[in-house]
Amino acid sequence: MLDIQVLRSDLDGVAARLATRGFVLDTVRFGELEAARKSIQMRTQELQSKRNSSSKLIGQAKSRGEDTTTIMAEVALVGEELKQVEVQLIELQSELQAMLEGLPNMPHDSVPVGKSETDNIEVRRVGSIPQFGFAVKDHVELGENLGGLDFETAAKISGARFSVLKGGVARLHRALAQFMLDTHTDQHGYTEVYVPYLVNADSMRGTGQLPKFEEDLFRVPRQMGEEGEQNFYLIPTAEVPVTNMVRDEIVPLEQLPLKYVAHTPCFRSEAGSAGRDTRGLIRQHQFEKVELVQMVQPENSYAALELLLGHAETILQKLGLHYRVVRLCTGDIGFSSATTYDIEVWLPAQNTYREISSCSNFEAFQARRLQARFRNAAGKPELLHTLNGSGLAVGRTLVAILENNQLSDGSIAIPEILQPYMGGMKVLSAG
RNA sequence: GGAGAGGUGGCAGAGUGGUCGAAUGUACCUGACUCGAAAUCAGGCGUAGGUAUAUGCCUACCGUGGGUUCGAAUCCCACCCUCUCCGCCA
Repeated sequence: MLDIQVLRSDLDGVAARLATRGFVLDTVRFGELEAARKSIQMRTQELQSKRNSSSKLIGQAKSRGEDTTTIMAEVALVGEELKQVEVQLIELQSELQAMLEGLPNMPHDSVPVGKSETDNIEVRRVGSIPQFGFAVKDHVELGENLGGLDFETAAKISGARFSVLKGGVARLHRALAQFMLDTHTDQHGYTEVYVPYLVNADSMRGTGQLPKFEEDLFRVPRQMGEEGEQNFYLIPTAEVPVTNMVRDEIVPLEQLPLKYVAHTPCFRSEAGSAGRDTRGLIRQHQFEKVELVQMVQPENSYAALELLLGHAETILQKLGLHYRVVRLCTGDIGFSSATTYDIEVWLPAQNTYREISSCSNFEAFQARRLQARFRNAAGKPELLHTLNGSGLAVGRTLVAILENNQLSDGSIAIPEILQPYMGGMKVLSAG
């Protein structure tokens, strides 16, 4: 959520910034709502003030045993108008709030201006494209030949976009997650957290998935009380529960930065992506991810983003995978993000780079919704900056290992760093 | 699932219809005393919003939502959460 104070003081400036990401801010509508809000709010507070002082007088008069009929008649009139005006104020404020919640974050000045992913800027390539002396197979063929990947059974159990992993492939998947967690906790200073996979609507609102992107989520209806219904939502990323840990908190300065890592399943409805990436593990309703989340002081957030990006890159480097880092342009960054780097891993069977991590600085956008603050050096509460990044998407890392480490006979060379997690296994082969 | 207790400021903890944004203690900040510290004394110390010459004035907030009332932390209703005991359970 953007700061309404900034909209009030520099509406055109905000509109111009949002325009770079293809968002049209209705400045006229906002101006009207604000003007109405201002006059109604002032009137409301004036009436409340009158009611409060009159009620006080009634109390005093009654305690002296005096007659209060005149003043009570007066305050009754105030009460009537107040009731009407309060209703109007609530309507106006919820309309303003809805408008505000619908506004995406403002891109940082450094973000390249562009319309779509074709305008993204490649920052660097690390490693080199592996060469094969044979025709490469894709991860589906490799996994199935190894007896470790079964989409048909998954379709029977659940449906499309699910998978069953077996044997060595399942273990490799687990090994990857363990390796990532260990690296981030032991070498990068993150605290491991285990968090709920079902969260409430407030949490989804806090990180920006609601109200705009409900169709991307799996909703779990839940009966509350007599007829009340309240939803749980399956998390689409650990960002949601982990970032919400600081919701409505004021963190002492000396505890910053907060650095958390969580390994969770992620659930996405993939509404609107029908027909895309239907083959293989690339786009699933359920997948595993190791997520890095940081809460930092505003002045440190861009330095923290570079570090966090480096933490994610470390995983790829240790696994010996070739990748590139891409700076997303204004037209391609996510709703809540001020700046995003994507890390794309090389997939030889597709002869292209595919996203395996996305690292973003949200500045105070999430923190404002969350009321996530810290006590600054002056002792005053101030909004935190929140950041997160995949470190990494486990399923896609598995895909990358299978494809990049395949041998001519269809077996898979296990990266040295993973071998301890695989009971010393060096090559994964069928049977 | 059954029975009970409770949710108030950073923490503890009063407050059951009127001057209560809230006693008191504690923590913290400032000052006095002191060579310095401790102790003691005095003062200060919540969050958000509105207005704007304002160190000013006003509004809201006592788990959440609704209701009663001129007036609600206090009364009524619903819900959420926490704790204790019993039962069941991975």
